[in-house]
Amino acid sequence: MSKETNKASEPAPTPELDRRKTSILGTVVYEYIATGEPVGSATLTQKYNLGVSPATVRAEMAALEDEGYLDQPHTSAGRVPSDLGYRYYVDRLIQPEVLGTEERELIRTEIHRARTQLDSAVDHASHVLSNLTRSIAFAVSPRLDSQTYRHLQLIWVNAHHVHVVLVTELGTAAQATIESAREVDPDQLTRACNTLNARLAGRRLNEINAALLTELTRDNALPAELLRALAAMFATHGDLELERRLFAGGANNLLDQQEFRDFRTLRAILELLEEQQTLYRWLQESLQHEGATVSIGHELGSADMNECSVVTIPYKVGDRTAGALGVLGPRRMQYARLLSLISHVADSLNTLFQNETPA
Amino acid sequence: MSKETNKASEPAPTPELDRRKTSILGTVVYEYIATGEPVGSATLTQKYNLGVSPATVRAEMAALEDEGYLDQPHTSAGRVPSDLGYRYYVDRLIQPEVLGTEERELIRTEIHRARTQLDSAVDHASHVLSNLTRSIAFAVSPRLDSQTYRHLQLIWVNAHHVHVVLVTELGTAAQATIESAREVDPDQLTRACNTLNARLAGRRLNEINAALLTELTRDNALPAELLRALAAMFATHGDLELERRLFAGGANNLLDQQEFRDFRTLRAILELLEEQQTLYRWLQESLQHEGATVSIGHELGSADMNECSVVTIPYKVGDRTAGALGVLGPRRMQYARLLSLISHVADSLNTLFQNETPA
DNA sequence: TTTAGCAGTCGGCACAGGAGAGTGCTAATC
DNA sequence: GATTAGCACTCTCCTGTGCCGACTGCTAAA
Repeated sequence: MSKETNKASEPAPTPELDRRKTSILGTVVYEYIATGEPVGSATLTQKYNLGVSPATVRAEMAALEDEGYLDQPHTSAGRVPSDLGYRYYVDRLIQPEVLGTEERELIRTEIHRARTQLDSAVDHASHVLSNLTRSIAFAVSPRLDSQTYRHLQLIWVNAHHVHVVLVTELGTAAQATIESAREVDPDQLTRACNTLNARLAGRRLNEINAALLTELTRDNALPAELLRALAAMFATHGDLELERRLFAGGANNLLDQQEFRDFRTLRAILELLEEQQTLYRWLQESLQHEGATVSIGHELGSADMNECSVVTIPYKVGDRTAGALGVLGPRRMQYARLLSLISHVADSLNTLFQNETPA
Repeated sequence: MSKETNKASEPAPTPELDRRKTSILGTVVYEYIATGEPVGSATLTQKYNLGVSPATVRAEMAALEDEGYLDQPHTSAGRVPSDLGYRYYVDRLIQPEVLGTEERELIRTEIHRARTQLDSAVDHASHVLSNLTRSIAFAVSPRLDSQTYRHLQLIWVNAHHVHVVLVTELGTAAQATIESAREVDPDQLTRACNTLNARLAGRRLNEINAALLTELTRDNALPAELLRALAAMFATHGDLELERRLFAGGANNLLDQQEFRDFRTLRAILELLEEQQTLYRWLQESLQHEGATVSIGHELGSADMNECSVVTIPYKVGDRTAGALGVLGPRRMQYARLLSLISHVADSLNTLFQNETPA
């Protein structure tokens, strides 16, 4: 299972708390996640065998509040975890939840279903994730550069537009329509396409650049513009990959969560889903880390998102990181379960995309 | 401009009201759409020059309520239009709103932008519609059958999967991955594909059926299954066209409307968007009518949708109805403006898809 | 037929008071 | 010195009351 990365406070890891504080903090977080109600000292001692009296718990909770791990909605209410409290819980206290076999099976079959298109496997992954977590799930389609070229089809649409379909060893990987200011000759296009297929089969896509394409198609010169676009498709340069598809779904689950009964939050999330930019950025950031990344409340960087948390995880095609998926839910989410689920979904994708001939 | 069709009460058109009742009903609807507040007799006589006193207006409103055109939220409140009231307004009283030139221009340019893919034009249409109406817009991609074959590309993915890209005179029209239980030979596929392109160019897609495909590819026999799937792609049979893409967006506009501050309604709509089935059915029904179709409140057939209205309109490719688009908003929507907008968007699509060589 | 006037109805809001939950503090206890 | 019982205190939430304002329906006069 993947390790979760501390994202917001990279240089200053949370200091360690003594055993009893740890135990109380953990119990408060656990209980609050389960019930959604502020947790009082009495409840805590009754439901969990802590071996101390409510008065002691009160003192410790007051201390934990001073140190910033707990919040108090108002004077006469119980305690609620703060962002820091959740952070400590996620970084140190969480223990991976074991998934039921039926869940594991569901994930596997669902993801393996439509496997001739890489896109569609990721789409399915996002769907199954949103259903299992009853939250919003999102994912970005895989980058191509480390995959192996199998077949390219250049289809002449009209003098200024060429449709491209790329098939890699893993299946149909990308399609796009490229516009060219210079006119494209259909016959030259066909011949160039044949040459490319003859010469490029088996190559890694990231070895293929505009210069190579130009050289191979010298006899049937195509517009440089077209070749550049083609090369760009193969070797995704940095962050400019706006063409990659983003899947998001599960907005109907929003209203199950009491924290989303607030219209400000609700609107913020719906706008997020509509514009997609931010989701995309979160996934992009996730690519930097090995395992799952958890971002809690204010760490998301928007006041309207203070009641939310996001969990993201990268997935691989072959041996290389190719994309990522994520879940957006209430800050009061079941982190243990969610981390297990998302890790398993990512693992399933990895397995599917691992060997070069899945079908 | 298109005529709106009475959808729910086809056989029994609303009876005509006398001049004064008509005027009062119209004013109530107009005022309520503008303000969102129940309309009282005093407000009405003050803001609109009706030539009668509040008392008379009260009597008429009471009558209109008896006849079912108005509702009263509670005894001491003003009146609100009922579904029947809106229906009368839409069918008889509405006068088309003239769009500003900047709006017309926006629609035109936005739709003409990505025009090498039919899908993408419809997608853009849906987007521009949701932005201009600040509501949810949705649309289904065009059916193909009346278009002209230009080019077909069959791409061998693996022994059991073939990727198909179809280009018609209007541009890239469809792509799909077809699964075949019987093995497909790559060389035969290529030769069959060449034959088809040589023989089918210029034909109407609906003239092409499985029998014709089988005959043309007799020399390079392909699995019957594959040919059937191919034929199905061309000649969309009735309602079985689950492969056609549906676009929907604008959920973030939901919260602008006070009627969507209700969680029941909100959830119902979010679920609608997620499952897509119902949206699809509405569009399907819209194809039966010439112009715009307006469905008001209970006419949508779901209790959770009582506060909503839907406007749909078909669009054409060539001279034949090929798809439809729609807007989902509050029952208290600006029907006049909305009908103008959606009609203009549909007209723009029609123009774009009219001639056989747009690019 | 229309209108002015008036009594009646109802929702919404502000306000007060009581119940309940949970705290912090202090003094006694281990 | 750490822990605990007891208690006064604080604050939210709920409920009930009373008032204000908006609009109606009815009746009698124009």
